[in-house]
Amino acid sequence: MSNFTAGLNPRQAEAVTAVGGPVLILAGPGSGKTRVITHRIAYLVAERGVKPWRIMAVTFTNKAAREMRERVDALLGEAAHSLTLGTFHAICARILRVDGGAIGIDRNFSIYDDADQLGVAKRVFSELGVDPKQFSPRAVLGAISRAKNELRDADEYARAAGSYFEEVVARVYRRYRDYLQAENAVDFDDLLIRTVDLFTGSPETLAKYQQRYVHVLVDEFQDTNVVQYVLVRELARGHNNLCVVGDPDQSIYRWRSADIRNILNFEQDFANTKVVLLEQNYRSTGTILEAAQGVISAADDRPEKGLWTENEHGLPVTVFEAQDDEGEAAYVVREIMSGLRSGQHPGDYAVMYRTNAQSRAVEEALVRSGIRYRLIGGTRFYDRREVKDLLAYLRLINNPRDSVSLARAINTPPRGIGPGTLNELSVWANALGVPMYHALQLLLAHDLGSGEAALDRPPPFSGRAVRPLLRFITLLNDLIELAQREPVADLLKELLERIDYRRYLLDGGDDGEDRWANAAELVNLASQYDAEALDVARDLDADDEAPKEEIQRTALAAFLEDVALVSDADEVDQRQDAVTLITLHAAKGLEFPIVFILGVEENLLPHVRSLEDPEQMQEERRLFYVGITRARERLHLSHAMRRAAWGTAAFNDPSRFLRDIPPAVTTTRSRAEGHLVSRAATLRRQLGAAPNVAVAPAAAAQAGTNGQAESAFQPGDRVRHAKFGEGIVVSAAPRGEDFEVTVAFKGNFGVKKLLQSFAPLEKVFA
DNA sequence: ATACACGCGCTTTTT
DNA sequence: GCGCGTGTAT
Repeated sequence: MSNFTAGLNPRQAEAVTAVGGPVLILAGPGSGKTRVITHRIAYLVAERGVKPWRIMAVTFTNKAAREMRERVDALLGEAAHSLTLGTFHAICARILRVDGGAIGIDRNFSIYDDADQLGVAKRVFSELGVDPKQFSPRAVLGAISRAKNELRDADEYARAAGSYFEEVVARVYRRYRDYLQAENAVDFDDLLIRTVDLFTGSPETLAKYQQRYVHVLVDEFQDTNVVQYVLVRELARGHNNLCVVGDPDQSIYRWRSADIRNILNFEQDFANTKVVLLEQNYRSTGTILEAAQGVISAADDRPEKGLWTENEHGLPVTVFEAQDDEGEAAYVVREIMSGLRSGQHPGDYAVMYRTNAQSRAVEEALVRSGIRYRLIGGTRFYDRREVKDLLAYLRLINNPRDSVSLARAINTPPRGIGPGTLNELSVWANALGVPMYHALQLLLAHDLGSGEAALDRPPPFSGRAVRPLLRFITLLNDLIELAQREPVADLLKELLERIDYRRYLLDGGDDGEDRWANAAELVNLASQYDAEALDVARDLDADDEAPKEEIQRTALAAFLEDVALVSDADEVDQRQDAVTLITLHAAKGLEFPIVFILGVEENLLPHVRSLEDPEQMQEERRLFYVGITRARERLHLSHAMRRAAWGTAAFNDPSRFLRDIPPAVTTTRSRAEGHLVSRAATLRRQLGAAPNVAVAPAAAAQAGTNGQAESAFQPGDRVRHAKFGEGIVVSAAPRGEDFEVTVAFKGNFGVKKLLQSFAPLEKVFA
């Protein structure tokens, strides 16, 4: 018996000790998956004598990687340090830093995020004369990304292009690829694809990694895409010890090119696979599991797989019907308040939803009630303008060919280099066939601003704003020089000084102070990346025989890489005692004692965009399943009759998925809003936010009846408006001398237009 | 060159 | 309500 199987159930123990050949662990939610992986690693190292640096463990988020690292540390101590553990993207980035040279990627490459990609795409659009209104750059980038994730390169795509759209995509794809290559940059997809390219183009490199990694483990295998599958397959070819863990029922990233077949066909793809099923759930009450089972077993095309628990039955799942999204939010807050009074903590609660936009109503209600909360998603720290400004400088220092960063930094703060000058510079650099940074160096070296070109000289620069350009390149050169010897934080401080960034922010508006605080926070974050800290890491590894090249990251590159690869899910800190607001997607892998799932409605969950495609519909179902199975003790589901959604009031029916939950495990609640007057007041206050809600003057309200104002309209009545068609009465109440009726119309009507062309409402008795 | 006002289309999910 | 591109005034 092993030290690392103590306390595990027989199936878990089997999963830990099944060594030699491919292993597929099908792990239901709450079945102790992370425990199994970490124990397996510990078992391999401590009892099978595998060197930690010969093990690669891949996760989907940095947070999962961190957690795993902590738990392996707890089992093995510092021996675990040389384990290769990270996300696909982080591991690939590391491989490319070390070996990317073989396919023309310098080790200081930039990682372009969505916004950077969009910048390049727009540049390409304008150069190719593609109208961004005809084809949205985002859609084109989406097509490129999908192609990449199917391992189709630009040339292959061009050959196969069948429609005009695809032809446009092909042209953009090519030039986009060339730009990234010239700028020594990769996008998120490239991190994986270029690694595949590297393995294909340099068999020796592949062989090196194949020999090195005796064991490869992959978590959340159901969410891998084709590229990730190929990577894993190739890496594991060396020793054939591939262990994948996942759950087809929790596959929710199809839209990001994840292919559920990777896990479904694993047994066929890898001969002699050992399959272990983990079906005992340690997380949720029996009731919650029954609800989950009801939802997931209604899915078709699903290998029958059970889930059972010895946990107690627990309280029923509640289903709440709210009047509108505000009522839903108010309900959540009421429930949390009463829970807090009876001893729960804010950190026990999570509020989950399908779309980020849904968080707003809950957030407002929580703010009013003074309950601590934490919003996952939305605007990330690293997406803030001031942070991006500074990162642009750092990226430029790290990789001067990074033209996206150059374009941002060159006129931040404004130094008289507008779009015109930038364009002239770009044209000039193109004519010379050099990166813009290089062109600036030439400008500085030859002072080519005026005078005619000598024979051996480049053509003169035609732009007029030469002085500011020279000032900028001088600044940049100084900073690059500084970066050789100063820690990142000091470099940043010097940068802030040199560009007088504080002044710039403070002059920029009322939020200047906040922005400056963010800049300071960035310096703070950077200070964790000084050379000393990296040296410590180096020493820790020094006593092992682990290859040293792993650690050859400069502090600046390390900082930039980590910054580029953090995700929203990484922010979830469950130690913080606050209510968590999170999308269903981001909630994967987490658990909470009490979970609310909002908007369990048609058009939202399942989402409108998935109604036509049965495959997508299945995915929506699985998403709901993932949400349900996050709950340990209590699960609250809710849906609203009416929901404000950008300009259109939506009237959604309860989700079809609710019908799949056994009625025996639910209790249904609803709350008729008792105080119509205050409701009307609230709605009136919100007119700006919900422009399709019109407040009918008393005269109009009364027009529908014979002076019996009070009984004229009731909430829920259907009404007709001469101009705007049918609507629904949201509230109706006496208001002083008047009678106020609030009506919501379908469609996108500005409130001003509505009120201007007011016509009497007529009650519809159909 | 820059600052600001206006209109338009929009976001489902994210490494 | 939002960010973005466009147009206008300084």
